Amino acid sequence: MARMNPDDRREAIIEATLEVVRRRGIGGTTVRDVAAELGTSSGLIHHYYASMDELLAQAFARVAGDDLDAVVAAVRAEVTPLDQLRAVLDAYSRSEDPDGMQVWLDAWSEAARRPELQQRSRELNEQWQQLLSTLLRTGVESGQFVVTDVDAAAWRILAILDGLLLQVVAHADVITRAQADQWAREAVEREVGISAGSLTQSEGRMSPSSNA
Amino acid sequence: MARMNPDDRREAIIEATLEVVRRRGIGGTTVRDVAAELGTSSGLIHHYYASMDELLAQAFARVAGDDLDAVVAAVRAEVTPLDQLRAVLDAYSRSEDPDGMQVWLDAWSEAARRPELQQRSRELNEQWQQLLSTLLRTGVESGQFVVTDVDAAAWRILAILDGLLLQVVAHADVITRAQADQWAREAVEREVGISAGSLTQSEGRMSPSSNA
DNA sequence: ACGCCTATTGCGCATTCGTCCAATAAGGCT
DNA sequence: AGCCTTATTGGACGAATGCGCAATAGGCGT
Repeated sequence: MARMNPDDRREAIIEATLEVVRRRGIGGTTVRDVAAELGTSSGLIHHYYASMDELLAQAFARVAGDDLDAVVAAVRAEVTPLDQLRAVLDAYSRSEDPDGMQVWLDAWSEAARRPELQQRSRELNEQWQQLLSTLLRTGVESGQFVVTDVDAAAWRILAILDGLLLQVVAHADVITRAQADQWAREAVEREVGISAGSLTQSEGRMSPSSNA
Repeated sequence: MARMNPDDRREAIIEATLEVVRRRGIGGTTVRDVAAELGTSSGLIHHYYASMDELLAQAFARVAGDDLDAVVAAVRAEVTPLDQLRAVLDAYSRSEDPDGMQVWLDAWSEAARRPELQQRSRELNEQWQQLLSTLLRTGVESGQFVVTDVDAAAWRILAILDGLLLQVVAHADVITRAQADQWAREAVEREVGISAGSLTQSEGRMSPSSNA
């Protein structure tokens, strides 16, 4: 393999790792698989990542961090809390392919056995929690939302979204994604005390990138 | 180890497997671990279960079925829909040790790659869904619950409970179990249109006038 | 009491894993 | 050109895995 800039190499390794993880799952990913996917040797992987645990944690942090960044950007692009909340749900519902969501399930499952993964997962969860909490708080302060306990509401919304993701990934053909998405929206509407349908997708307002 | 009736031995192996799975997770369970837990040899395990996959699948089917049976029994023991709903939440919140819940996460994660697990997981999910749906329907018919879409409500409740389970298992020290449990109860109360506190687990049926 | 069936043992085999390391090659610098 | 840093290789190593198998022992029918 051609010599490469260290930063680019690290990046390439992460991408190759994610490709394998999507196919085999976190628990089924080996160093040799990643090396083969990249077309290099296994030793090179360890030259850049001290342990397999660290590599998997960084790969997960990468894909999860991208998701979070996308949502943060989508929220920042809106002004009213209602539009921001809708942006969060839109981003969540159209977030990548089903294989990408499988990574989350794997991460939660493997967190108990991989310390670094658990640490990353926890950090990201807290950031989601904070994003939603501040969003709800501004909505309450401006009088658009009616929420008695902001933290509790933020947590419940996260639980609903995680539950949606779980059902769609694990039991794909029992529940359609669109249906789950709609039901999640109704739950959130009730949670923040706005009228039904307020959060329905793209109501007179189209998101800039419509393709997936 | 003393010679044992084949049926009893198979049962003992399943129980030992579950004990190990609760501690190490599905992916981290080995034949030797099960044998050690049982106090026998690894060869014995293979004498009764042809492969490790078969053993794990049967063990999961067993524990998941037990959980469901326990909830069904708890529901049957109550008469009013409100008490039944409370029974479901009680059973869910006190279902075994936190380590036992790790099994569900593992199962969901591996479902995508192991057809037997996915099939079993799907069946159980549908049974939970049906249990909740009929429970809610009778509550609506008797006028105690106010629910516009029973199926949607049942699904949302399941999503909340799964989300609760997920957070507690994956991020144990970020959120306390009691707190998550309380928040889930509040969500369910809102979902079925009953006053706050109605589902608080307490032996004495308090009048639904207490606040949070 | 004897013999047969099989539950049970304990080790070995082949494989695969993460990790490590000495050797090699590539490319920038003087 | 020569050198020197380091990206890259490819295999070795030890541990751990699922599984197979020959040997052992416990107990029931006769």
